[in-house]
Amino acid sequence: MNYSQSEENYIKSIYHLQGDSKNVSTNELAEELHTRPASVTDMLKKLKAKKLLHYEKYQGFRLSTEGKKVALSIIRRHRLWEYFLSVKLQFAWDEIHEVAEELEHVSSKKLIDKLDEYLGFPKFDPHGDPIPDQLGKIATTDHILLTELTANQIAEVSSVANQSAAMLDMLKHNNIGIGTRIEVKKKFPFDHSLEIKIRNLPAFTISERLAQNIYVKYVKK
Amino acid sequence: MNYSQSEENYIKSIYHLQGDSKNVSTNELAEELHTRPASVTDMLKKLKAKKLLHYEKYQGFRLSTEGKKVALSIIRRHRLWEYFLSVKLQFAWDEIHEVAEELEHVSSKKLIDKLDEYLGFPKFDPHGDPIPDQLGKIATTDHILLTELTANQIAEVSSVANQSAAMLDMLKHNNIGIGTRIEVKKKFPFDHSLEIKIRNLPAFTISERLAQNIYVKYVKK
DNA sequence: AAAAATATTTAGACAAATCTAAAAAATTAA
DNA sequence: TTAATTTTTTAGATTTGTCTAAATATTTTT
Ligand SMILES: [Mn+2]
Ligand SMILES: [Mn+2]
Ligand SMILES: [Mn+2]
Ligand SMILES: [Mn+2]
Repeated sequence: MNYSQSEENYIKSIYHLQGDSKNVSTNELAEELHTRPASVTDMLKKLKAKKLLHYEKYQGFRLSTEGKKVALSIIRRHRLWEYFLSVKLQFAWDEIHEVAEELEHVSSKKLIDKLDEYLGFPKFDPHGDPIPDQLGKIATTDHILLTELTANQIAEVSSVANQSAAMLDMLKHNNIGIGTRIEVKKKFPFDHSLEIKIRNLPAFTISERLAQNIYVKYVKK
Repeated sequence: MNYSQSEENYIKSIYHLQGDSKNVSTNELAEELHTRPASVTDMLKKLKAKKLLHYEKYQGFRLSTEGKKVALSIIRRHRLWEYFLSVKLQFAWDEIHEVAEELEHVSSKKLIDKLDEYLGFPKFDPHGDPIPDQLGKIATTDHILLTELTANQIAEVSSVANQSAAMLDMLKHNNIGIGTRIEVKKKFPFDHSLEIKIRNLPAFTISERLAQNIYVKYVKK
């Protein structure tokens, strides 16, 4: 089966919103896609007719098994292209998402499988998110949120939860990227901000909000 | 300016059909795009409104200077992707066109210029067609049709005029590719077919029709 | 120079994807 | 448990790109 660009964007967004299979609401999805609830309802009917969605009106919705499969293949394309843009074409971290948003809709399966091979079957994209393989399998990670660390622990950034331009800009400004080693020096109970240290740079403070969007893995001191 | 996928396909087809600026007809373009004359008329009005086209009804049409610029940028994308698919992803000659037909509509200028650089600024695509540079300049070649050779002349295949699957399949079957050296052994006046010889293979005959679709360059004997 | 044939355009319809405004259902508050 | 609020759906338009059938213009033939 082949889906329109619009259908694909809906499927992908529902996948991200439903997480571990919670029901998604109409308003939530409308906001995510910068569209109107009425437009969402229209598309839900269409996706239900195509059996990609479990949906009864006023009851919320979530992807069917088939819908999840489709979502994973779109995400596979998106992340492989992001890897290509970053590693082969030397795009900056915060420029790749937008271009991948277009490339992900080119549907040739052979293209994607050949690209995967050419890139050496990468397991994670440049933001640290796992890349599904041909079968939709994704590598699992044992990452935790930066906010879960306690003072004096050291960890390595493994991915970011939020890939908005604002977020990526802020990370760049703070010299934080995938693989960066962070040591938590102090946690401030007042506003839950953290003082952290990176390499030989002077220690500095980041907000709870930012730390909540950074996943890390423990490393030995 | 940004154009829809459909608009881009029309612009590109008009560019190919008008060649050195002859007027294109509605039926001709409808056939090329596998659509109906009425649909063509509708799109012509739209492209004229956008000043991409010189068009007066019933009089035929051709691209404006701006239209040609747009056409060249689409062709640039198409051919760069074909080169990428062939050289980097090892796609076969006759599989690349279809995929490039989708990739060409991804419009990021930065993507294309970076891809161009990554590929080493190639001048010709895998079919031998010139790739326009950032400014729309295309390398000129001194190729002639295979049918223009006389008996005993030797030439090297530089491009093919027709890239249909049927054509590419036939070329492959006859061991003809870009760069292949061909010696014309005999020309038959009866049906204008040619007997040709390639490397150490036994000489064989090809139709006028096929020879009319192969461009060659002279080489010294 | 008519008549016939061909090419092109117009008229009207349709599917996909979106929107605004209004109605209906579900949830929350009084 | 009504009433108010919020969420979701329906109704009706709009835009883009396409189509068929019919009308009109142009070209070719007689
Ligand atoms: Mn992304
Ligand atoms: Mn997308
Ligand atoms: Mn091509
Ligand atoms: Mn195309």
